[in-house]
Amino acid sequence: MSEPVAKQNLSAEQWAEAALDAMASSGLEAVSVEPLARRLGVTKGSFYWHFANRDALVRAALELWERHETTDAIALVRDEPDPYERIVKLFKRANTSHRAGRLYLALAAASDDPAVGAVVQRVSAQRLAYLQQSYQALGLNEHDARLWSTFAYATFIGNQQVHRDAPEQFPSGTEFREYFKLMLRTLIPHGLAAVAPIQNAEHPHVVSLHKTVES
Amino acid sequence: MSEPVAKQNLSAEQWAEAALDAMASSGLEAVSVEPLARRLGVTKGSFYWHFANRDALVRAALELWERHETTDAIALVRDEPDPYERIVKLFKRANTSHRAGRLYLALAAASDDPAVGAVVQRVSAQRLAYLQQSYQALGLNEHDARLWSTFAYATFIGNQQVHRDAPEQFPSGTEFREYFKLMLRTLIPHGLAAVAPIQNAEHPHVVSLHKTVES
DNA sequence: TTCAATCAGTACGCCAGCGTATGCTGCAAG
DNA sequence: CTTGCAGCATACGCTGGCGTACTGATTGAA
Repeated sequence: MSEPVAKQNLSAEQWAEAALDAMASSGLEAVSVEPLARRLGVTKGSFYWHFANRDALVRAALELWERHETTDAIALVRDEPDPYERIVKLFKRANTSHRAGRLYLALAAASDDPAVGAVVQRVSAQRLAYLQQSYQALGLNEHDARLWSTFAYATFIGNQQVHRDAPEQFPSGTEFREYFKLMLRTLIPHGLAAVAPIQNAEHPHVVSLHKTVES
Repeated sequence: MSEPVAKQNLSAEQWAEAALDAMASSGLEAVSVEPLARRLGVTKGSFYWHFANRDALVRAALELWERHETTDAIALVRDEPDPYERIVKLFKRANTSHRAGRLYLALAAASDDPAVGAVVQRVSAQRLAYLQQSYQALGLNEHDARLWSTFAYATFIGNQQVHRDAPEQFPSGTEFREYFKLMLRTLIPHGLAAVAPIQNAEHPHVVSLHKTVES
């Protein structure tokens, strides 16, 4: 993001972080050794000291990303016993963290690459699983929770996409806050159980609000 | 899509279509002259007869894509006077046409390129505008229609993304049909709209609101 | 038949990015 | 101070894709 800051003695992780930066702003293809070295103010000689080849760098970056994503999610989770608030927090983060969003989109776009695809799939699956779990904690049965969580997750991702691809059209400022509220009250079937915070995903007295669908 | 079919006398449009195929399956970077020529069973000599350079091919492909997207949308529109059914049809198409979805995602991923970005933005804006218009026809005021249409569009896009990035997790078969219905009845505030125009987009079923964000 | 336009093939130079080999420098242990 | 090694620089060869110049081949009209 900045100029060739002539840092001394880079570490492998710094290379990986730089690779993630490059991805976030210009996609996986932008993770190329010589340009990256230039941006870091060194030459290839340094790179091939820390990594066997470009692929190794990509792998390291992916690993870093996956770790970040999972630990970040966990960190966001730990302190929040109320499932409703948990989901709200996840929404918030998804619609706030700009770099994380672009990173996800960049990696997802490159998921033809089997290495990338595998990581993207794991991260997606983990997010979805956690969302579903939160919806169940809200009082939905497993099936409905799966539908709603997929719905909500798709909307997360879609917002990032629209925000990037049509920034002019995407709500901002006050309107965004309204938009956000609309999504919240639409995507979280409240009025359900959330009154008393539930610690375990056991379904209490649950009335099926949006009744399970059937043809 | 198939093997080097040794066709005779390709046209520029065939090159452009092939370019779109390449994009859909492997991104913009895959639109490279020599590989494309191989896939088409010819050599570069042919290509540079039809196009000045690679950029011209990309531009032609983009033009083709934009035309397809707009005419397709219009074609889908013209015969359907009922706004509800119009939106349903758009939903259906968004969740059905696999190639179109991948194409959009590929182009969106490459929207750093200013030429690509401009087209993506125009197409997105047009889709959003049409969706908003349909929501207004449902009886929502302009503002609410804008919020709901953005919401719905983001969900469209997000579905494509999730379907591509986590195909295992995405509903399919019967479950998909349920999922689809859930989205429809959640994202289209019918019931309230069709008869009497409504100015406030309150969800009719929803009773109480958790106090949402600190806003 | 001729010939000109249209389309494709061949051969070449160029460049960016990858990877390798090897040389240079500073710093810390002996 | 010298030795060793971590960290980076330099120089080189290789490949793939771009673009150019030129040479065929086919076809339809004069």
